Amino acid sequence: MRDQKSVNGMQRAELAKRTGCNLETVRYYEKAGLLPEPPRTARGYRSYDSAHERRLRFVLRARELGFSLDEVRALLRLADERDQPCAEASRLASVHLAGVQAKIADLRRMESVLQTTIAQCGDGARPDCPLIETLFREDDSRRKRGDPATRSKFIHR
Amino acid sequence: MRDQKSVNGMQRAELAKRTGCNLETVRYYEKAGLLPEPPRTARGYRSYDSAHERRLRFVLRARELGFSLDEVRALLRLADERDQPCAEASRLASVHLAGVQAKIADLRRMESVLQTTIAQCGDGARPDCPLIETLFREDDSRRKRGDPATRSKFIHR
DNA sequence: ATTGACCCTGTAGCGACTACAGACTGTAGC
DNA sequence: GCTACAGTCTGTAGTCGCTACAGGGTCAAT
Repeated sequence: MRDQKSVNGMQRAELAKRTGCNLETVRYYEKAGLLPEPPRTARGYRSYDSAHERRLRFVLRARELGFSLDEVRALLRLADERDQPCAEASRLASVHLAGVQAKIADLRRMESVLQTTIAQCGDGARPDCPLIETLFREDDSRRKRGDPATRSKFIHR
Repeated sequence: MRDQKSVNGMQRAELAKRTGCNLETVRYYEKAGLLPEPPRTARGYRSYDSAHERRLRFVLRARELGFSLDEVRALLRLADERDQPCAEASRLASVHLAGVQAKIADLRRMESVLQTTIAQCGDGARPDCPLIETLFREDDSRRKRGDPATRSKFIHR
C-alpha cells in the first residue's frame, strides 16, 4: 500500500507518478474544473496533499470506466455535496452503461464482418480480393431496409 | 437499387444525399486525400460522377468497420494499384481486427464493473453509495499486480 | 429585381488530452 | 561564484474525424 501513505507538499510530478497520470493531464484536469486549484509555494509551485491525490484517483478511475469529463464532474459533485447520492449516481451510471453496451454491440458487428472477410481472403492468391470487394459493396442491412443513410451514431477512432 | 444507377454531373449535395454522407464530410475527405478532386463547372462547382460515388461508398463502408482514415487511404491504394491485394489487405484488416477486439475486451470490463456497482446501489437509500465508494477505491487488478500506473491504451469517448 | 436555395472558401469548434516553447527556479558539483 | 541540468511555470498548438458557420458568389423561379 505504498501508494496510499499520506504525503503532503507534493509537486505535480510526484502526484502524477503516484497516480499513474500524465503530468500535463493533472494541469488539464485542474483547468477543466475536475481538481481544485492547489495552494502554491512562495515561488508559485503547486503543492498537493493526499486529498488531491484521492480526488485525482477518483477521476482516473471514472475515466477508466469510460465516463466523460462532464459525467465525472457530476459524480464528483454527488460525492461532495450529497449524503445519499446513490439514486442519482446509479442513474448516471445506468445511462453510461447503456452507451457502453451500444458501443460493444457496434464493435461486435465490426468484428464479425472483419472476421468473415479476412477468412474469405484465405490464401490471398485470387485476383478479386474479397475484403476490397466487400468494401465496395453496399451495406446489406441498409440495402435490405431500403434506408440509404442510417449509420452508427458512434465515432470509432 | 435506385442508389446504384449511374449519374454524372452531380453536385456535392446530391452525392452526399445518395451516400448518406454529411455534406461537409465530402469536402473533408477530398481535402484529406481520400477522394480525388472532381472536375469543376465553369463557375467552379464540383461535378461528381458514379466513380466518385463508388469511391465515397468505399470510404464510408471502411469507416463503418472502424478503419482510421490512414487505414482507409492504404486500402484505397491497394484497391487502385494492386491486382492481388489480398495478402496486404488481409494483414491490414487483421491488425485492425485485433484493435477492435481489444476495445471490446476493454468495454466489457467497464460493463461488468458498472453492472456490479449499479446492482450494489440497489434501493439507493444507504448513506455510503457503493458506486461512489468504488470510484474512490483503487483499481483491484492494478493493486494485485503491484503496478501503479498501467491503464488501457485506448481512449474511450 | 428580388427572393431563396444552392455553391464556394477558409476557419473555428468539439473532447480529452499531449507536447512544446520560453521563462524562471532549485540543486549539485567544481 | 559559476555552470549545468532538472524541475516548475505559463500559454498555445497539435492530434483525430469530423461538423458548422461566416461571408461571399451563383442560379432558377417569380
